[in-house]
Amino acid sequence: MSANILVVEDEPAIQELLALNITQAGHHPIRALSAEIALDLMRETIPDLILLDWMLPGMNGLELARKLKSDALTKNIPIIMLTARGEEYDKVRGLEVGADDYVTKPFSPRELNARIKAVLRRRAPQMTDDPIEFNGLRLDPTTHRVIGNQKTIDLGPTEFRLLHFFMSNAERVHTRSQLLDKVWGDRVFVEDRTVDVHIRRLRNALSVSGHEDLIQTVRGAGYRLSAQNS
Amino acid sequence: MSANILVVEDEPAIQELLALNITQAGHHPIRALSAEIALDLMRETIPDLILLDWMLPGMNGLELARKLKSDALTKNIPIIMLTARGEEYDKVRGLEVGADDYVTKPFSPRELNARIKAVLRRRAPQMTDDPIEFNGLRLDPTTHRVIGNQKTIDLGPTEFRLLHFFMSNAERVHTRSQLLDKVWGDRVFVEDRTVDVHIRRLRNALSVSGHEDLIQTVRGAGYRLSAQNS
DNA sequence: TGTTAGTGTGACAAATTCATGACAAAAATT
DNA sequence: AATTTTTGTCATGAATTTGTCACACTAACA
Repeated sequence: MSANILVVEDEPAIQELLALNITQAGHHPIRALSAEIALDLMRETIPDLILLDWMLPGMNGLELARKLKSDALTKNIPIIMLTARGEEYDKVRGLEVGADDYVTKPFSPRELNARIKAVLRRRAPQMTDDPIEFNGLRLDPTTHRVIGNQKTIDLGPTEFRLLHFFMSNAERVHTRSQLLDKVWGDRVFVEDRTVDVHIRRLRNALSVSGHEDLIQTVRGAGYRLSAQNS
Repeated sequence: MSANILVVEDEPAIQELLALNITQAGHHPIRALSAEIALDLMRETIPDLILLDWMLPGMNGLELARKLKSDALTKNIPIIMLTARGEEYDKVRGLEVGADDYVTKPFSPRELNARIKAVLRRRAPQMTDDPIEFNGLRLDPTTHRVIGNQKTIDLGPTEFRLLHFFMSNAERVHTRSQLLDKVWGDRVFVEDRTVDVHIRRLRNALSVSGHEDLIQTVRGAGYRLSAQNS
């Protein structure tokens, strides 16, 4: 869960503090004293997150943000704006160019870390195309097949995506809304209860290899894929 | 929304002024003339916020802040640093140890109250998704699991939220009303005594791992989660 | 020692939440 | 065009959770 975080801040003391914080939070800081340096550094490493000072000498934060957001390669990188108290920060314009959040100086390390964490978490749980194995169940996204204990498991399209998502995010409880978001996608015209039905169908299909209770109900919360039975 | 505010300030006149302000703002001041006294007082009551003078005789403010922030019990308490004008306040180091804000003397009552209010508001949603551990009990919001001494503890939705809240705000006494607010949320059509019943259910569930008396009754006040048995 | 306000506890009915089978519309396949 | 598969919803019943009560118990105080 470690991430590269680009820190664009002209004041060395503040930058030092930010870097310290980031390190302590288990991430890796990349330092830039100006927007120009930042752009240079990004040719080497594309960061997972950018902490960007609103006011910078030369090209200011807003300009840099706009530039990054207009480039396909970098436009998905989340940005957290840093603003000094009293400094006039135009929240609307900041958000307009795609800043994901902003923090007012002076900030507490706790607050900053919370924001960083929140933004990083917001990155959608990714479903890669790599084969996944979990507790004797093997799912291969490319061949679109699922095998459990030498037995081929037949799944409908939705059940397949559902299982794929569960296996990519095991042990974690997902609410019905989250599942609709991640598995169904845009079509949010679907009732929550529909998830239940598909869960049942998936469980039913998995029962051929005895993996039926891999998917557990967490009452009042949602569903979870886990090996533990309680 | 009344809060206990610990005032650590060696100059009696300033302290008096601060206390007066705090009272007028509807909060309850607890006074300490030194860092040592402050630590003593905190054994009785864990404050919701600390106003801390940067310069103190003996252990200075920075040291005290660092000490508090390194203790799991107190590290979530927000701190506002008080600094005299001209006095050299190392902003970076202050923030480094986790001060949430700072105020320069002389300050106007209005400014101080505004800061206090802001800080208290900021800590409002204090229940994160991070796993919490307390005295051998481990609660993980993402997996929705509670484990105590290798044993899985089965909780209903409300009990889970209740425990989550207690673990996020340990060592602090919560009245029934507060619990209804924080754990039940909107549905305030619930009797105070209902809390008692849920506390009992929670205790009962926790007894599986011997953590039953982690939740203590404070007669006439409410409940508290604490490792101490008194 | 009694009195009393504040808590613990078991029981219970109402409310909520889930699992499941059925079914028709929509999509995909033949 | 006919057939098969997949999908979303619903109704129903089972299982769990929840809020209250009545009553037992405790600690504090006169």
